[in-house]
Amino acid sequence: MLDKKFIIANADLVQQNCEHRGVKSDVGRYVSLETESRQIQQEIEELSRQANAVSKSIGKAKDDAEREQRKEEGRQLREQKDARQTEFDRLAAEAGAIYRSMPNMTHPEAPIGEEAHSRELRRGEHEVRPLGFPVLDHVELAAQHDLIDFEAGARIAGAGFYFLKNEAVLLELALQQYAIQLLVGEGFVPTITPDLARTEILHGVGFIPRGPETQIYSIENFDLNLVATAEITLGGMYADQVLDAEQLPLKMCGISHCFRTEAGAAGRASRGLYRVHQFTKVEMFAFTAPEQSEDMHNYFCDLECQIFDGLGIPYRVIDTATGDLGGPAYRKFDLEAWMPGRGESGEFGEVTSASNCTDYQARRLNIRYKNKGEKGTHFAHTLNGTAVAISRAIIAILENCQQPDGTILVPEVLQQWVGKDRIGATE
RNA sequence: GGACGGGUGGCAGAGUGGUCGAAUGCACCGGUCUUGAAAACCGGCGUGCCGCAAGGUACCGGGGGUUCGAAUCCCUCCCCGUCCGCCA
Repeated sequence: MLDKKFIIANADLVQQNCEHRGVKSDVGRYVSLETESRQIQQEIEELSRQANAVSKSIGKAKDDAEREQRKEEGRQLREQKDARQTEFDRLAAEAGAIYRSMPNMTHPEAPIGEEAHSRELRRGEHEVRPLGFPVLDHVELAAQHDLIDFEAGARIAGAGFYFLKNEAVLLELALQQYAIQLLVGEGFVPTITPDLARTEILHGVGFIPRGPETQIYSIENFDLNLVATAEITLGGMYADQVLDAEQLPLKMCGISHCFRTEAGAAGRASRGLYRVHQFTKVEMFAFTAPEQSEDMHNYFCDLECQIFDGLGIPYRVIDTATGDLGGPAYRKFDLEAWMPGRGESGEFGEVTSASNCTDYQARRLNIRYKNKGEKGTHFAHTLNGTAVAISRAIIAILENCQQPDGTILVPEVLQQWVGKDRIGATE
């Protein structure tokens, strides 16, 4: 949510921002509805004031006749108030719909335009270079080494589900360890979060369950949804809380399973593990004061780079264009890892995403902070970033670390947890 | 899943139809005292919205209802505690 005062004072800016982001929002209509409803709000408050005064006087009335007369007076005032309230509710509902459709404002340096305008910021420390032998993709590699059973997954739960097997399991656990150890060392509070969350929390974070084209699985007969990311649970963790300014910035990380329907994604490049209905992810999340969020955003991006540099995987960092930003994001950096088996002769594929949501999520979730000895509260800023999305990291590892003899080298940083340095070596 | 008891300000905890946005204690902020600190004492101290301000209005887990008037009564949902049942 944007600040209502800000919208009214900067309607043109907000309208322009909506256009840059490809969101149809009638900001002018919103401003006039808001102005009108505030007028009515004033009337309602005045009627309430009068009615309250009448009610108070009844307790002190000297006889029954006066009491009855006062009661009637009170009834009439409340009726008038209810009528104005109905009108107010009508305007507020229309204003609210427009209000909720408005995306966050955008960082001035974010590239403007559709997805194609997204800008490459930099590359990782490992260069993309030809492997120099016929390359297999992760599906073929997994089949060769019996690492993933897509058929069994489909039998159990449908297309898009899979069993990880053998070293793929060890890789998943190793990636979790690797990421969590690194983040704990950086002062993040580690968590394992619920995999389900209430609808209210999803809304606060910016997800819309149970709608058409929703990405969210919902549980029948319960107000519960399978989370699409631990961003939902970590953001919800401090919903309705007032934090002390000294606690900020507060850095959390969480392991969760992620469930996505991938509605509307049929036909897009999504072979194998790339676009699946369930995967595990280690997510970073931070609550900061406003002046800290930009640094935190860069820090998240640096950590993501550190993680993929450590794995020895080439990648590029993308500054996402306005047209491709989700509603809550003020700016978003994605890491795209090189996947040699993707497409004709290798392609970059998104593996992480770090967003600065400024106070947009915090307004919805009602997460505030308070300066010691100061009156009032302020909305915190929230940020989220992928540490490791396991399924896509596995794609990148299998495809980048494959060897001419068909074996796969385990990245050195993971070897202590995988327990071997190579997959497929004949012992 | 069943029975009972609860959900009130940052925390603890009173309040069962009007004078209650709400006692009291702790915490916190300011002051007096002190060489300094502690203690003691005095004063202040919830959040949102409207307003330059005075002030007004809304909020006692969420939603709905009764009433001139609800923290207080009724319905409903959620959550917490205790005991029982079931269970990895």
